Amino acid sequence: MSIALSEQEILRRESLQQLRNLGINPYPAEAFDVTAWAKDITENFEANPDTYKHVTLAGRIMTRRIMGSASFAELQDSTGRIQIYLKRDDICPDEDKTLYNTVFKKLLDIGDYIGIKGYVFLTQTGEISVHVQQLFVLSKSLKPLPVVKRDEDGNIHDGFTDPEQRYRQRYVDLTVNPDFKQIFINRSKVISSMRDYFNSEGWMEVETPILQPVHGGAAARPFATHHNTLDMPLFLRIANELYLKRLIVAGFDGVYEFGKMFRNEGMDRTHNPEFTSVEIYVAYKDYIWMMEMVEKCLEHVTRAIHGIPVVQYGANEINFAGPYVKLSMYDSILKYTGIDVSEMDEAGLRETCADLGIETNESMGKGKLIDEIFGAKVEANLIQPTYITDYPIEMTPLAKKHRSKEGLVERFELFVNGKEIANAYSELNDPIDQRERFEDQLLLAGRGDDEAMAMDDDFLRALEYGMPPTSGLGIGIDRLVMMMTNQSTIQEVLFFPQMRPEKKSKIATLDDFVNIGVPPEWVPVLNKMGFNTVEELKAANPNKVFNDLGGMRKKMKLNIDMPVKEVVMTWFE
RNA sequence: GAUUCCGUAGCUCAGCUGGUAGAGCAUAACACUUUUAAUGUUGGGGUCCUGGGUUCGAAUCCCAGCGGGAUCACCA
Repeated sequence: MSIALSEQEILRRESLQQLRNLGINPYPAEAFDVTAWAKDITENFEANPDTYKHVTLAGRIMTRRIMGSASFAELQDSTGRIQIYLKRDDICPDEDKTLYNTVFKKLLDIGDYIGIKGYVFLTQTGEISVHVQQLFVLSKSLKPLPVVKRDEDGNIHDGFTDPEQRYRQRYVDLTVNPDFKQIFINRSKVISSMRDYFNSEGWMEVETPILQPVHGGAAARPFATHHNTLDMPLFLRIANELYLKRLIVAGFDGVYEFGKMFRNEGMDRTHNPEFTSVEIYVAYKDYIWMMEMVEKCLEHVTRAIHGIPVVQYGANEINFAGPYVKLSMYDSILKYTGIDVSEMDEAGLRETCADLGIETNESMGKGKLIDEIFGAKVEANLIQPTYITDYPIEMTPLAKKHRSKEGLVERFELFVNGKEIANAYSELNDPIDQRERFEDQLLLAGRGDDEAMAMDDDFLRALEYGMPPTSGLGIGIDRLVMMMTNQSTIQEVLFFPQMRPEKKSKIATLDDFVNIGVPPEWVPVLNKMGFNTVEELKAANPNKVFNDLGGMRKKMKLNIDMPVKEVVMTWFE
């Protein structure tokens, strides 16, 4: 990337100045009242032509086809594109044809925002178009947009496809690839339909701290920060579970929160350092009730987006209408490996892992070993929504002990397409049991498990005051959106996925060069020659720079005075 | 973190065993009053990601770095 402006950027800046010289403000302050939209016109004009005799639209110019004193262009607004037709003598009824000949044909470019007033008609080739009677400049675009062409069959030519540029410059991506907007519209629908469902059940949306003194509720490495006034460390939350349970202690029957969680871990196509989850806690319920709730909720969400409870994901058609298959953790391992691990001790599990070719290490306890077997042998088989229930107690320090099965907890995870989508418990509300579980976690931490959960004394104090029996659920929104929109990478469902910083070249200001004696009009020339800082210039050979200046002056046809050689030499002192 | 591929004009991409950097679109000029991937003619536009090395000569070969993609590992 060149530091200096490209030819096209320079031309657009010149056009901007010429608009101003003509008395046209390229960035007007006034509101522009739009009365019609591209999608509505293309869908409804032919049925109701009379309602489109006076329309006002606004948007970006995306293509232009100029033919003398008549032109076609495509205007893109938030709903889509529509062709507009401009005729010189219609937008310039008087002698002065500047608006058409100069403003439209010369000074406007692809990407500029314009407003138009006119009427809708059908061209000879049958395309619904707007015949422009008045044209307004709303905002001048100084950087050329990538031009993506589509032929009659909808094939895309010269697409803007580089993922790096698409993610870094999402504004460009969604402008020239508007199809991707639908993913984000659907993302919004996932959240709003879920919120509607929860609200209709009478549960309350709440907000809990993102800056937490103790990072609890999950096992993950946090982002650490510092509060200056309090002079104390704080962590960006890795989960909000323990705060939401405090609110159940406080006497709310149902609370939920949509929000960002932050985990200082690896990034890949299913992990972003910040991600969105929803957690919900409902008093006097258990995990069996929660399974039914999840089925209803996800069916509601899927219908809100697709109209039916079925969604196509890759090669699989996934049906979110309940009830879902339920398999206990042990039964699922039995089903897919033929091995019954339910009675095994740690040594037996370690041996089984070895037989199955699963690597283990000393820090792994019983629960972790079972999870390894499950992850390696079962997970990928769970395509249709499936509940895996009744996890070993060692893996789950915040869930209540199973009502009838020793060594297990009342927990389920929902798997879809081989991926975990939701996680739920009958929440542990026995404060003494909870304290022991935290202590077990500390032991695991002592064995080297750096993800073991930290003790949270205030949370324990809350439980000691008494929490009603409660069921809780967490859903990863990003992965659910991926599922609902048939995307295989998390970046595609995040507007602004985390990226490494762009390399930024150091650029000296104009003044820096002027201060060493360079005439201001020559600074852009030096930049063009590759000298972006004074240091770079001083490192060069003065004689060569002097000669090259002359060469550049000729090449760029610059009508500015050549500095004498003695002056140039002083730049290097 | 490992492996691998990629980085050339505003965008999409060519560029052979190393020898003066190319195309399409975009852009500029001219023509054109119903085009639609508009058309025709003519022109301009490049830090070949960065830095080293080999060589008479590097976009090309070698090394290192930066950025990105894919696969794997890690991951409640």
